[in-house]
Amino acid sequence: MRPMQLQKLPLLRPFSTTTVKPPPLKSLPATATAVANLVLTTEDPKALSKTLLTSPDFTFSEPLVNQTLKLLWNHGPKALQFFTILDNHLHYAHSLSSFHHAIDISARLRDITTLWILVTRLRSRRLGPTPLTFAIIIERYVLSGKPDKAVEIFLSMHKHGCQQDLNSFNTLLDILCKSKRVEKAHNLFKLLRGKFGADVVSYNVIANGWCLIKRTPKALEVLKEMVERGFNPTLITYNIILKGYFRTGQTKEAWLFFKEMKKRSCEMDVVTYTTLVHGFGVLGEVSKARRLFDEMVGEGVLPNTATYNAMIQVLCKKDSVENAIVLFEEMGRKGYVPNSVTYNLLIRGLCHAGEMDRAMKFVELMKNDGCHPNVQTCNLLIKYYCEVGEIEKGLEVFDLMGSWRCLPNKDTYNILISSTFVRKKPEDLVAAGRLLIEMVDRGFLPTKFTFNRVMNGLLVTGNQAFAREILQLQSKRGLLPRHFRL
DNA sequence: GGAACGAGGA
Repeated sequence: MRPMQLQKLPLLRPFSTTTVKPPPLKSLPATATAVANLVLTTEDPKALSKTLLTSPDFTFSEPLVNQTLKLLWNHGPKALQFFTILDNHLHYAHSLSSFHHAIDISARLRDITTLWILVTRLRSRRLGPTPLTFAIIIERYVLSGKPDKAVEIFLSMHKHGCQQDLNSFNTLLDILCKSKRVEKAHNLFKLLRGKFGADVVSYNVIANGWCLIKRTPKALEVLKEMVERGFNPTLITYNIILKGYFRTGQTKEAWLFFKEMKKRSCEMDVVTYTTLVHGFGVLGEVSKARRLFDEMVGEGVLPNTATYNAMIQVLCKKDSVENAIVLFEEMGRKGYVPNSVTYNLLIRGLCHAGEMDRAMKFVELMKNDGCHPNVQTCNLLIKYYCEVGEIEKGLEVFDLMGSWRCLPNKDTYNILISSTFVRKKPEDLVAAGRLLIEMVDRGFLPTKFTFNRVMNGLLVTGNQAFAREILQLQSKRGLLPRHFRL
C-alpha cells in the first residue's frame, strides 16, 4: 500500500471546463489558496509575518481573509497564527466575521486563552461581541460536553458588553435542544421565561427538542401549556408535532393529526407535505407517500427540492434506485434544481445496489451540474468502496478530496481507519497508524477506543516501534477523553 | 454563519 500523506490544499483549478459560470470573484479562491499555502509552508513565523505584512502580492479583504481561514480550518494553530499576524497589518483591519471564524477555531482547539483574548480585542475595537459571537462560543462549549459552562457564559454575556435578550435566550435553548440536552433546556426555560418574556418561538424550540429525542408526549404537553398561557400555536408548531409523530413511528397519530389540521382549515405548507412524504415513506408506506406527493399540487402547495429529495430517498430506500432516477429526471424536466442532497441520495442508492461505477458517473454529473461533491459524498463513496473490500479505491477518493475542495472530517478518518481492520494486513495497520496521526494533527480527537484499536493492531502485527510512537502521541497530547478541558 | 419546522449520516 502506498504511504499516506498529508493532503495538499486544492491547487488552482478555479473552474471546471464543463460549467459555464461567469466568475465575478474568480481571483478570490485562487488568492486564498495561495495565502493558505504560504501560511502552511512557511516554517519561520518571522518570515511569514514579513511576507504577509509587506508583500505587494496580496490585497487583503474581508472575503479573502475568511476564505483563507476556511481553507486553514484543518490546521487550527496555523489559522490562528495567520489571523494574529494580519491583525498587525497597517492597512487592513479584521472584520467581525473574521473574528468569528478565529473565535470558532480557537474554541474548536479548546484554546480558551486565545478565545477570550479575541473576545476582549473585539470589544476594544468596538466591533462586538455580538449575540452571534456568543452563539458560536456557547455552541462550542455545549459540543465539547460543557452545557453548564455554556449557560454560565450566557448569563455573563452582559459583563462582556453584550446584553442578553429574548433572541439570545432562544438561541441558547435551541443549541441545548439540538445537542439533545432537552431536559436542561426545558428547566432553564421554566426558570427564565419570566425574565426574558418567552414567546411562541421559545415554546417551539422546546417542543421540537422533545420531538428530537423521541419524546413526543412531552412535546404535546408543551403545546398544551402554550395554549393555556395564551400563545397561539403556529403552523411551525404543528409541523414540529407532526414530525415528532413520525420520529416515534406513530403513523396513525400523524395521519389523525394531519386530518385534524385540515379539519380546522389550517394552512398547510410545503414543509407539512415534505414531512408527510418522508415520514410515511421511510416507515414503509410508499404508496401513501407517493399519493401525497402527487396530490399536494391540487391542494395548492407546490413541491420544492426538499420535497423531491424526500420522495427520492423514499424510492431509494423502499422501492428502487431506478424509480428514484426516473423521478430525478422528471424533476429536472419540470425545472427543479437538484442540490448536493439530491445527488448524495442517488449516489448512496447506487452504491447500496452495488453499482459503484454508475455511482461514480453520478459524481461526474453532479460536478457538471455545478454541485460540488462534499464531505458526505466522499464519506459515503469511501465507505462503500471499503465495504466491498476495495480499500485502494477508497483511498483514491480520499486523495481526490483535495481537488474536489472538500475537507476530510472526523468521519472520513474513522471510516478509513475501521476499514483497515478488515483484511488484517500489517501494511493496512501501518496506514491506520498514519491516518491516526494525521487525524490528530488536524484537530480531530479520536476516541480512546480508536487509539487502542490501532495500537493493538500494530502490536499484534509486530509493529512495536510504531505502536510506541502512537502511545507517546496519545499521552503527549493529553488526548484521552478524561483529560479534556475546554 | 444564526430565534423555531421539511430533504444526505456510524
